[in-house]
Amino acid sequence: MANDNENKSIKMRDVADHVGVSVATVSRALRNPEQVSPAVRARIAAAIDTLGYLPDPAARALASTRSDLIAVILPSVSNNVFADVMDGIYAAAEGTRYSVQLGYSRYSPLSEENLTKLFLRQRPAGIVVTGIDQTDATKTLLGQANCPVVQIMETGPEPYDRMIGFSHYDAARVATAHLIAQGYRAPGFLGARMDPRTQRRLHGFRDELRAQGLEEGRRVHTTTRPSSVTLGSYLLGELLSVAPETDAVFCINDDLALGAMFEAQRRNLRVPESLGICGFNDMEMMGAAEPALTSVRTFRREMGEGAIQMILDALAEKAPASEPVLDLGFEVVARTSTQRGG
Amino acid sequence: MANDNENKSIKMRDVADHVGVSVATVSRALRNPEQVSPAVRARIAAAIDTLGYLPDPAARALASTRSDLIAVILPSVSNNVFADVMDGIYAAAEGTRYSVQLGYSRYSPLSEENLTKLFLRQRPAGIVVTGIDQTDATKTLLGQANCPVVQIMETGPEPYDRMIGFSHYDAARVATAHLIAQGYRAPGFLGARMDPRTQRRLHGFRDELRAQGLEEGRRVHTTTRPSSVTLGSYLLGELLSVAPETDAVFCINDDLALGAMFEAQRRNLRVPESLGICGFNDMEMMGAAEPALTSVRTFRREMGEGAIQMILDALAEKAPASEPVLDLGFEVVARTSTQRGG
DNA sequence: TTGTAGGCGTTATCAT
DNA sequence: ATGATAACGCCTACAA
Repeated sequence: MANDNENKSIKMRDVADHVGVSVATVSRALRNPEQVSPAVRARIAAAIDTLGYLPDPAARALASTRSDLIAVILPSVSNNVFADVMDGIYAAAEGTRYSVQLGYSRYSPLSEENLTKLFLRQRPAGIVVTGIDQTDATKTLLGQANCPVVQIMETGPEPYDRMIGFSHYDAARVATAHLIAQGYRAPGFLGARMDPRTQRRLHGFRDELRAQGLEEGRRVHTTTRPSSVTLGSYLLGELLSVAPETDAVFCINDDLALGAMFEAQRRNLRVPESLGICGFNDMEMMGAAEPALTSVRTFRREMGEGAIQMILDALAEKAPASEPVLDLGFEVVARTSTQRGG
Repeated sequence: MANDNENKSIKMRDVADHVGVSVATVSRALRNPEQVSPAVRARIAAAIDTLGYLPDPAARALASTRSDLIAVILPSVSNNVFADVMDGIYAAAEGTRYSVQLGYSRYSPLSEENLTKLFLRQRPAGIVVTGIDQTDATKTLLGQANCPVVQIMETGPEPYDRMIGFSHYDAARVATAHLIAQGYRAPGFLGARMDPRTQRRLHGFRDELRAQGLEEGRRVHTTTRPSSVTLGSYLLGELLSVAPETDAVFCINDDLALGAMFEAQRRNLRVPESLGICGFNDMEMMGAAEPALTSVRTFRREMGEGAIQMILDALAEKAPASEPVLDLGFEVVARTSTQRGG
């Protein structure tokens, strides 16, 4: 039973005295248990428990030139996509000696650079960054970081170290191909924020249209404003007024798709007959909507978990872990909203 | 211009040498600038800039027995309610010398207790916890923490220190009153997770019904499962099969409300005529839905920002800040989904 | 296997 | 206003 008493913070010294060994031994018992005899180890464990000793992370970090922090840099707090990633990250870090230090770049590469400097200064056990569009300075910093570095959310040719994600370009192409396969001949594109990953989806959309011999016309509508359901409704309205021939929309994310669907209902546009709708990410609501909405499923939680696991493996010097780049892929989940029937 | 060179981490010693002063002076220039002559201060600032010096947080924390971390403990990663709170928290911490250390309790008081111990061990500059339902051990720890403590999301009688939130009980009563005022006579209740805050909403619902002389019958449907849109659809189905007289639902959150709405559409139940729907939190999608959904607006971002501001104020020893408990209130946003017309 | 002792980069106390 | 110089709590060679 742990003893939750004594606020006068207990230090390693106290544990050592209590057991009758030196602090060095206690330290070893904690860091390299195999170097200390089972008997002593047990007594130390007991003492730690009864005294309620908790190591001081600052002292540990200072002395070992290595903290137990895993730094994570994400673009956004409020975007539910990253909420899921974080969910995976925290789940994977739970129970390990490492804790997560989160930073938000607000989609700004410069802000990301500052966070990187700040975090690297703490000599983290590992670092997780989003995507591949860092500034040159950040690239340099991460390139020579002396801890595992994992990039998430994307795949690409030159990882700093390791990478886990999927191809946004491919995902968009396949989604677009799905729309076309369903018989839609004038699909439009709704985009918000237009960060690099979103841009790559747009490229995928365009390339697929072209590859299938279709024109995009004036059916690509984007804005740099952050996405929202309301914005989805608005963008669909814009799109339809400029390109009334539009018979389907590929939306950059599920919020826009939901907004587009609501707007279609308001205009008495039948989904999927008159308008096909495809979202991106496949958040939980997509399958629950009426009509159920098609989306591209991405493995957000898995990316978070996988990133931490990669770092843990690297720290444990497990086998060079096969490929440095892990592609988790994606999956078009076809639902009613694009079921036009060829 | 900052100079992004030299990875060989630069320390205070280096900038001291560069300027020709002692490290003590550099330290002062950083912590108590007013104790250093303007001339020297300027030269130090310049040196810091050209050398690209960044202080080591571990060393600083160890020496000062005080870290620049603000610990934040929230129940959930993926719940968008807390995403908004975090948004406010990070926004308010941005630009200060403090950084945020986040922990997730997964709605477990025990987990919250462990996190509290862990975080307190780092001698944080401040700590933010969610709600008022801590374990006794946690209460003790927070009660004697020697840093500002702010509780968010609720109001209550005995804050450890400071508190910013609103009354979930009152919010539920007012929302229920709104349904009744709209002419609904058999409102039901849909709840998920049923954490303490949710329970208080249920109490509010019940008390208001009783106060208005209405019976709740068998119209309260709850589950401890985490909420989702799908679950909202499911719960409405359950509710209607057990209590077909139900003419409105007060949902514990917006996801459930959205799910209920989709389910109503599937059953060709007209909203708001045959079924009134009211959510909770007023997430962005509520106003964008078709029909637009009534909800209880809560000030999530503001709670996050406010909590950090309270801590900053306390650290700056600003005036005792009026009341220790700040009630941000709530607001029933009446939309189409409850517009039955009295 | 265990103990000794120096050092990690800052802060803070005391002088000067 | 500035400079020495002990802490701060732990880790890690090096010794024993």
